[in-house]
Order: sequence, then C-alpha cells, then structure tokens
Amino acid sequence: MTTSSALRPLPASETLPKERLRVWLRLLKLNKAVEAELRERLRREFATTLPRFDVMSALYRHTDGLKMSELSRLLMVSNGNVTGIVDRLTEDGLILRAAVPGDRRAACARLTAKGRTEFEKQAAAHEAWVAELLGGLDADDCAQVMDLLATARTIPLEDNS
Amino acid sequence: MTTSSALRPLPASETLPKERLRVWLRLLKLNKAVEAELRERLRREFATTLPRFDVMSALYRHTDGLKMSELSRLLMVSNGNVTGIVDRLTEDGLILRAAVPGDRRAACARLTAKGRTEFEKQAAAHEAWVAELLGGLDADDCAQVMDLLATARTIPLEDNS
DNA sequence: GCTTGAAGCTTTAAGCTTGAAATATAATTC
DNA sequence: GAATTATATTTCAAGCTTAAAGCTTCAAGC
Repeated sequence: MTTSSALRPLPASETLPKERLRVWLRLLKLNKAVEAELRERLRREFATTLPRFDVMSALYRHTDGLKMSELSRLLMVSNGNVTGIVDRLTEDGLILRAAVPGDRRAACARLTAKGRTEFEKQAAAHEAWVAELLGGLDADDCAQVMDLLATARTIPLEDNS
Repeated sequence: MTTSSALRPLPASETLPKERLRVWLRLLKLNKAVEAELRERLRREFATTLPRFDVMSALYRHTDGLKMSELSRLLMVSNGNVTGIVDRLTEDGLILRAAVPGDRRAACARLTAKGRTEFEKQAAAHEAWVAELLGGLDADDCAQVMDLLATARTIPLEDNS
C-alpha cells in the first residue's frame, strides 16, 4: 500500500491541485454573487443588462469607436454574440454602426450622444456598487489581490492589446 | 477650487472605489478566461457543458439526491434554469427525478449509475485543468487568496447552508 | 372540511452565449 | 486578372439564463 494515511501528511503534489480547486470555487462564488447583484441593480435602476453595459463601457473608452471584431476580442465573447448586443443597443439609439473607410466588410460601433450621457450615469452608479460590494477590501488588500490574480494564470495568456 | 491636483495625492476616499473597481475587473477577467478554457475542454473531451457539470457535481456530493430548489440555491441559479438542465441530463440518462415521499410537489434529482461513472471521469480531468490554469499560485498564494476573497464581500452574504 | 396563503416546480418570453456555417469583401498568389 | 486564401461580419441552431406568470400541492386558520 502506498496510499496516504491520515497520520502521514499528504505531499504537496497531491494537495496543491485541491487547494487551487478550492481557490477556483471561491473565485467563482464571489464572482457569481457580485455579478448577480450588479445585474439586478442594472435592471432595476437602468433597465439594462451587464452585456449591454460592458459593450457601452468599451465604446466609452474608445471615442473613435471599435470594430465588431475588436469589441469581440476586448470583451472575450464570440463575434455572433457582439452582433446581437450591438443590434439591440442600436435599436435603442444608444450606439450606431459606422462604415469603415477602405474596408467595406468592417463595421465600427460608436456611442451616440444619448448613449454617452446614459452610460455616464450608469458608470458612476456601477463604480459605487462595486466599491460597496467589495467593501471588505482596503487599499492594501486590493493591491494584494491584484498581485495574486495577475500571477495566478500561467497558461494560455491571450493577448489583449 | 477644491479639486485634486496632480501634485497633491488623492484622498483614500476617492481612490479606494477605483481600486476596488480595478480588482473587480481583474477578477472578472481571470474568471472569464478560466471559464472559457474549462467550457472548451468539457465540450471537446466530454461533449458536455459547465452548467451540466455543475449540476452533476452537486449531485455527486449528495448521494441521496437534491430537490430542484436545493440545486437552485446551491448553484445560485434560478429555478427555471435548473428545470432545463435537469431535463436534458435526464434525457441523456445521467440523472433522474425521484418522487419525494410526503411531498408530491417536490422532485429529487439524483445521479444514475451511468451518471456517477461519467462524472468521476469528468471531475478528475476538471481538477487537473483547474490546477493547470491556476498554475501560478503556490500553496501560500492559495491561502492568501482564500483569505482575501472571504473577507472581500461585505454586503448581502446569502446563506448557503 | 374550506379557504387562504405559501412552497415547489414548470412554463414562457426575452435576451445572452457559443460554435459552425454562410456571406461578403479584401489580400495574395499565380 | 483569375483563383485562392484570409478577414469581417452575420446568421443559425442549440443551449443557458433570468424574471414573471402559472400550476399543483401543502400547511394553517377558521
């Protein structure tokens, strides 16, 4: 018998995977809880959704607009997904698709003036909500988490320029 | 003028929300990246999905089965959501709905023998994948993250017994 | 026992998400 | 310049997700 006994501590090679799994489950749980709360509040206060917020947020930071494929890469979602969200935001007059000069395949999504105004309200509330929901972290904790999470991922590190 | 200048450091009351927001964005990014990879591998290797895996995982840990509402609470998803996933897993013969003696409203989902065997294979791979994807964390890092994330959330702490 | 309200689950409509196929345009190669 | 290959986007089918409405059953109060 070479199986570990209760009297002999397990070697790190056996417990480390389980500890990482526990970390993953806790990460997942926090994420789900915060996301659920944000989604709920976005719905109640602004009649919108997280994916819509994410798209508008990306476009807010890029004043000259983003191509559909750039949006897709930034938000880490599929192309087809972006199409649908942009469709619905366009229907509501919050964003628009502009032609890309020199490439008739591409479309460039951009916030409208209405979309800009609307997003600024949402973003302010959103920042406050997140600060509230992560209220247990002081400045030092934040720095530690940033550091730990930055090094957590080893493997396929997609570029995200 | 009382606005902060570049020469005078911002008071913590102004920067802390932004630091927490940054933490949230990094948390979100790591989560998305790992989830995407896990989903992809579950699809390729086992022709299944994360929600299916999650349901089977919960049922694996509860040998006598779980009521639909218990599943819903444990996985933090809506009742209607559980219905659909359980429907599809049942079609595939991986789980079944048993009657709950003494309450004809309730249904108790349980793994079948086939489901149990199948899940054990998936779980072993899943644990290895997570360990690989979080390969940057040693045992000490894991403990730190567990600690930080446990205290991060102040507000509505749902019970999860 | 009836009624009333609560609890457990399903259904529905709308939106999100993916991977794969389809379409259209651009760039390369010959 | 014609054919091929690559790029940008949309469409599609299937599944996930939610909130709200509906159905059935249970539990309490009368």
